[in-house]
Amino acid sequence: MSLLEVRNSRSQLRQILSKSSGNDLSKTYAVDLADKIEKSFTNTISVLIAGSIHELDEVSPMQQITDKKSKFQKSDIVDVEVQGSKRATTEDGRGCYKRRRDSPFSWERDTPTVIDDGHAWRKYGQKVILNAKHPRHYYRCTYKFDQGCKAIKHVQKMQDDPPLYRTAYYGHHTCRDLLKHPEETLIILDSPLAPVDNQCPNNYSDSSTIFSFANTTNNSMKLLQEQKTETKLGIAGIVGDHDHHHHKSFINQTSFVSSADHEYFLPTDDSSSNSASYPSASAALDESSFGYDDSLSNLFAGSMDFDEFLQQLS
DNA sequence: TCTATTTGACCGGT
DNA sequence: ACCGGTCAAATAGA
Repeated sequence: MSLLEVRNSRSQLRQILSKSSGNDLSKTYAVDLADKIEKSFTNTISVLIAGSIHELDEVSPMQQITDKKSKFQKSDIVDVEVQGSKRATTEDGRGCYKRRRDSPFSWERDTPTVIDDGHAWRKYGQKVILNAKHPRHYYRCTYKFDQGCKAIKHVQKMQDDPPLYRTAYYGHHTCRDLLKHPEETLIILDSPLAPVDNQCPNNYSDSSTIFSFANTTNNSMKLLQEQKTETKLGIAGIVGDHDHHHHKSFINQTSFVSSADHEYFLPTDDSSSNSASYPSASAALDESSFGYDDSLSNLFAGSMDFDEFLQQLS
């Protein structure tokens, strides 16, 4: 039985049970069975995702750590990075990076004006090119850090009269505009969060299917909260650095999680007892500190529908 | 206060 | 050593 079939079976079983008029004992048993099926299903998915994560790795684990840290304050962790490196860093912390494998070349265009391709780009460099009249401009996707999008483009004016601009694209966009596509914003199954007595519904454990964001910025979360009606999900989890500062603020800002069937709540207070309240969540966050979230964001960035996602797995 | 751009330093590949 | 791609502090802008 494929994973998708398991999921559908569980859904059908629930429907049958809700309509049936069997005695309470057998019904309770059947409901319990349905829940076990779903739990098993979810765990299986989690394992599969864990496997996918490793397949997605394109860089070394150390590189992942370095990349992830750069999303926060690279200058704060210079000492860690430099340790074991043959090269010392400069005073201001610049240049202490390892070059990632180049994004694959996609295509190139010559146009009389600069192309407006509709994507959000952020300029990160400009370089004088040998034997070229005009400098080359470097752009990366605005969502590089919060969605892991690796798209890059170079733009260079090739001639003045008539004007001609050459645009080269590297990599493809894996990002989503959260405002335009809130309904298809996410899909990552992650390790289930632990039930919390005073905040989560009693039936929390009925659905241990948890979706989570990876590397989602505070700003992105605000957008999702404003869109809360149809946004499939938005929660917690896979962000954070070694001191947990980011995952705490993340959780604090994300006071709700919603899906078609369920709604979960997370505490909004900044008590330091978060770890005690959310053992599983904390465990997941700890794990993410060692380089997993970068790959998770790739899955996230794919932004598939849940069923589509399952079909790809099965 | 927060995000985007500018710009010279720095890096890796050749 | 050179070249071009990237980083990140300083700066500009909203």
